Amino acid sequence: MTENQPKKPSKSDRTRAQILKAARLLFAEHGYDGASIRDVAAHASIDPAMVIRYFRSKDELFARAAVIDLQLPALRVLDRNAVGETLIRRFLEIWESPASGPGMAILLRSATSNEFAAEKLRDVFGNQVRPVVAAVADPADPADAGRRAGLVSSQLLGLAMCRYLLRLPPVVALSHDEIIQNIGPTLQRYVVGEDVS
Amino acid sequence: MTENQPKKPSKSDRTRAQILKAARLLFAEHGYDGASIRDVAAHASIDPAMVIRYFRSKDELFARAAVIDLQLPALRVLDRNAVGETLIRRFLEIWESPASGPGMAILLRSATSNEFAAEKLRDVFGNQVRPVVAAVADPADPADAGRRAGLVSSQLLGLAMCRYLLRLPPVVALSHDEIIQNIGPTLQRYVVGEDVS
DNA sequence: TCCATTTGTCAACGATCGTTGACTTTCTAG
DNA sequence: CTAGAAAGTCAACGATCGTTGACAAATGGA
Repeated sequence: MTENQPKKPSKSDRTRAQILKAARLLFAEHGYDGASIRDVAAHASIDPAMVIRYFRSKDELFARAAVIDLQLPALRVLDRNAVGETLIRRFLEIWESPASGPGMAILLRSATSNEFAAEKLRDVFGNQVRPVVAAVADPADPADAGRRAGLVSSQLLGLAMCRYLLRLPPVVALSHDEIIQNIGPTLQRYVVGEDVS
Repeated sequence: MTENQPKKPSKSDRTRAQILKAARLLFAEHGYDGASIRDVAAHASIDPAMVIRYFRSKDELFARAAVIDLQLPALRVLDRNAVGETLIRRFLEIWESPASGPGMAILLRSATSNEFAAEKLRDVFGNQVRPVVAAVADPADPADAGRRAGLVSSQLLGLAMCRYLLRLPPVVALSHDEIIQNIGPTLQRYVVGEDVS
């Protein structure tokens, strides 16, 4: 087995990173179809052919750009009465902290017309959102956990759509506190509220 | 002034309607970019040139296909305690009754990558959702009505995204009753609940 | 220094798209 | 019946796109 390359900030790695950065920016802003490889190349000050060289195709470039780890906090059963607020606070970090990157915007922007993005988004739900919700929901009823996680996702994806993609004026105008105080209780009820059959 | 044409199901009107029907179907399923004029023409068993002849361009065809009237019930102050249920029931009709057509799907599918669709969706919010919510909210505070309508839209658009476009399995699996019993109270609180500054 | 590998440039390909104009067929009014 | 308008067909245009291959420049280890 060969070395993994512990040290190698070689020339190629830098341009590779430049391309990926430009791709993430443009995919997040214009979606899969709206961002052409030529646009990405121009933004990275490179030839379009290089984009294909480093990533084998536009699809693979998008797949690389769409990697995302929500890093949702592990909801402990202890703070059952604060899960709503905890979730909505993390949501705001993911979407508005520059450190988090535009990962979710990339997926959400393209999920309506690109099946790969849609599938990836369903994966994020199943592997990152659902387990976290399930940890505080009824452990004896896995279907219930899925339902609760689905409700949570419907509210959070809707808020993201209205605030960051559609830019609905009254939703953009909401302050962080207003969002927390309004959406938090909704999520709280979805996760731990006593609901229906 | 000439007659308006009270009777004229002429040949052209029929093909014109066929084209529009095919366009609405394909735009709703694949979005603005994903549905080509050639696809629409094939679905209408017609030549692509005819699509341009009847509608002047793809943009105008989309504009014609994206016309929508939500026909939201006028919320009277009387039934203040049922606005949530009323709204979510109408939501289900709009999205699942064949009579309503795929109007909202057309807009939502393209709104993330097509500025016209996004603007049109903001129009629907401002002219159809917001006034209805404002009718039962505090009439002395128009900004408050906008905020409440925005919250309502975030939940409803998110539900539509998850259930009809993204097709998130647990959200697709929800029965009408489950949706009404879970989303209804959320909308109720957004519209008439005592909230924050 | 020399040479092989890497990195980058350039022009072009085939495909798809919206759109156009010339042409033919079909329908209908006088 | 016939002329003219309406409806429909066909081939092609220019543009954009993802992708490719041939070629030039730069780099770095021997």
